[in-house]
Amino acid sequence: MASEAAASSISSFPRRLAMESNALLWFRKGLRIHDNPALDYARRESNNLFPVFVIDPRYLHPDSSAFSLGSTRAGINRIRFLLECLSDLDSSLRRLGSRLLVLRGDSDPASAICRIVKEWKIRKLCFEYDTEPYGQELDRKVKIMIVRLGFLKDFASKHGIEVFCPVSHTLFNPADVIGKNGGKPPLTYQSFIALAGKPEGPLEVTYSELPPVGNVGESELLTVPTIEELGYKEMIEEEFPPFRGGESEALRRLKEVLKDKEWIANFEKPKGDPSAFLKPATTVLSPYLKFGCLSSRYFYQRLHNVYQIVGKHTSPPVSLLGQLLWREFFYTVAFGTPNFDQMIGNKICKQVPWREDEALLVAWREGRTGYPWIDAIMIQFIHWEKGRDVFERLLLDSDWAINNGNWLWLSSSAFFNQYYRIYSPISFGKKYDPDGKYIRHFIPVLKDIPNEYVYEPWTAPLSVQRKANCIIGKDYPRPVVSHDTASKECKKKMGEVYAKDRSMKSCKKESSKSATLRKRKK
DNA sequence: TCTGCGTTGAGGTC
DNA sequence: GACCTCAACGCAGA
Repeated sequence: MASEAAASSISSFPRRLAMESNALLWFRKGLRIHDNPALDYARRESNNLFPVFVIDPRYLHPDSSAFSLGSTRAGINRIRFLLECLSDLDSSLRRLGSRLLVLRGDSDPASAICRIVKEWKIRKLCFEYDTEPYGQELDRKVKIMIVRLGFLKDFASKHGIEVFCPVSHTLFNPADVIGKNGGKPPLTYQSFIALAGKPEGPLEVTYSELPPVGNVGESELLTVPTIEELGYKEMIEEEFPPFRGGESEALRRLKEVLKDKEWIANFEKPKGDPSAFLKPATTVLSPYLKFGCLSSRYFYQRLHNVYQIVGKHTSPPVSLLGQLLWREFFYTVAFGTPNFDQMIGNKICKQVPWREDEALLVAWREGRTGYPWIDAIMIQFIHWEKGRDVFERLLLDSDWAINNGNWLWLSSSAFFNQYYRIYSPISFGKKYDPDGKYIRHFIPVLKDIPNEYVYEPWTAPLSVQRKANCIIGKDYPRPVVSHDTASKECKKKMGEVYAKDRSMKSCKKESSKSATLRKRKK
């Protein structure tokens, strides 16, 4: 396990570096002090520690061509959340006698890192291993540049530059689980659980101080920028979600969650109320896990402790701990599946001739499908990659492996095969919230529609619509599709896709069989 | 090859 | 709330 590798590297840390040692800690995810193996290794026997975050324009700079306020890759809420994470990290580092150095990476974060490695005479470069393609590409660039840098000859020819990148974003190293499964990622949750075993515990160290930041020379350093400084001027405070970013908030929130042991012991995800919004039916720790403000190993350990205290508790996949393992499952499959975020070239994904319908997509994205319950959850027969893109941008806890995994699941493209089980935009919501409180909160124009019509307002008589000051087709849209017709059509077409998939697979099997026979005859 | 099973369907009965 | 039926999928393990 790579986290084991991290631990052993720490104990065998070479003493030769004690003489002159500058360490660079490059933060990407893992925006925390607790259970941070890269930080712990970087600070050991280092005279100077340079904690760095590079501003990546794709994630932070405003992009006016995007469909919502934000950068090319992230919506404004997640950008703000990230800045809060950085501010909190900076405060924590300052309490330990350090600070966060924020760098502009106008072209590419990897180039910025390599430039300062050279400028600041860095001997140890530490950063958390990232399993996502974007992170992997950055890692690759940095490693290649470090090797190529001519300065190695005169500066560090004797010792080289040590690069340390532990796996600490997840409970397990995806590569290890895949290795245990003969080189292929396990495709069911249960087989994943059987392979994964027990995770390692978090690092137990706490710090009273960290090595000081060394001389940063001519580098243009910023403090953590405000959202206005990044160029987002149109923000209105009321538009912000109620969740604040950062490790301190993550740990505070975790502490709150852990207080209610009964709730943890009885947690069953499918029974949670998806319409609960003032007091959510989940922990809302996912955005903190996404950015690594909360260590998944620490969370796992604390949950495990609660289970030991209370005795009887729910189990995976539905339990709270089971939710953490779903994250691991998707990280593992995503890591081991080329083109995981696409249909084409993705071996585990059903090849479906999705309809291209920009108008339907936009109606869904903008919440004007005419189906009040979600006005968001379902799009009829439109490519899952389009829905994924919308979520990737807008979700606070948007997480590459999990978002793609869930869209593959819900579109019956992979993991889940019972495509004939279709959610109803009317009855599913009613189960949890028969009076439509959720709808009335988020779609105020429907607030006076009587309960019996609130999930399907187009069925309300005109007199009722008038009385409620909501005329369907004028104040609130008519349904963009007939759910009855569209779901039947979807089911029929998915059936055809599955049949085609089966016949292709059996053809392949047959041809490989006859090939083996031919070989044997020879 | 067969069988059991699969975090979150809908609609029905009791 | 628990259970059944509807129609019927693929994976994993025996």
